[in-house]
Amino acid sequence: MDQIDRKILAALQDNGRMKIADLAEAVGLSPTPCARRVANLEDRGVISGYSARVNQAEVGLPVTIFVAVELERQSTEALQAFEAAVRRFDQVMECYLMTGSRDILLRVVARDLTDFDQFLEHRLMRVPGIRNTRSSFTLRTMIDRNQLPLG
Amino acid sequence: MDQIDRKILAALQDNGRMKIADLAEAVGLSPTPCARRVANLEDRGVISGYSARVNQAEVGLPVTIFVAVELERQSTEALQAFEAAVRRFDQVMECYLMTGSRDILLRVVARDLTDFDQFLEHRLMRVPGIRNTRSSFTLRTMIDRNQLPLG
DNA sequence: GGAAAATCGTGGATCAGATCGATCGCAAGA
DNA sequence: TCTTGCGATCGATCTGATCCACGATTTTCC
Repeated sequence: MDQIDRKILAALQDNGRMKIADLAEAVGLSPTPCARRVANLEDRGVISGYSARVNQAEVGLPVTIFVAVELERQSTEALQAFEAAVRRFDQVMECYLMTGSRDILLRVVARDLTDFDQFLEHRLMRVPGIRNTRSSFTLRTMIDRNQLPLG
Repeated sequence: MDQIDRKILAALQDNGRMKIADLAEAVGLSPTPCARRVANLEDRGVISGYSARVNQAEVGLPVTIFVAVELERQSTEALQAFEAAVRRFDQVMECYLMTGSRDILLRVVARDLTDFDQFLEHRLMRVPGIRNTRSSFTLRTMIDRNQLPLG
């Protein structure tokens, strides 16, 4: 994992469909070793895949809500059960286990507030073992970077 | 934006490098109109680009922290100034303007807690106009989906 | 109901890019 | 000095993208 690998990752985060020839030129290699490095990064799992970046608003999901969930119990089993339940909710884009009171933080997307309310009432709140939840609504996404800092 | 477009988006979110022929088969079209639809989605900005998914831990950034920032003033100018400042910090992956007390929420990545402390002290806290900050540390990423729900 | 527009399917041709193997050069380390 | 690893270059081959033309089907709208 040297400087050239980092350049490759930066370039492919920006444009995951870049041609090998262009990528090679961008990082200062010839195409053959450049392709070898990309294949290596994929095999080692540094690159776990490629995705189209889809505009949330354009597909009718303009609303983002963060939900902090506190569980009644913090055992491994309770966490696993909660994770399995939440994994079935496709509105939940991210789920983090937090330090401190062992909260859980969810990032949820929705069509509108009514849609989110449906999610909360009929899906999330029906998961057993939740002590309480606190929802924080976003007004606007100011920054959404897709480039990890690789300096 | 019909059901086929949604299938295309779902498939390309999962694998942004899928061949047109395979994509066409997956969504039940022949390659020619399938390519046409993809080009349309790109032109309309529904697909804003393609990215390699890079494993955060594998590039030495295993730590994710959410930072809630409260500004002293909530004017448009103050927000713009804050946004411009934060945009220069490449550790900040996401930045949301929140409802309520007009907080701001940041998702920050770091090599370790020392690295995060450096960021906090030497970068974020030097931005003028911050009343206070509250950092929440993640222990583990339970779910990180890259598929918007398109049903 | 009917005409117009949009969309799809197929086939063929062309072109760009990926891939692979072989060979060579260079530099670091044993 | 010899080995090893990495990159550069070249040529051959294969795959996939793109574009065209044509006919058929579906949808939309009057």
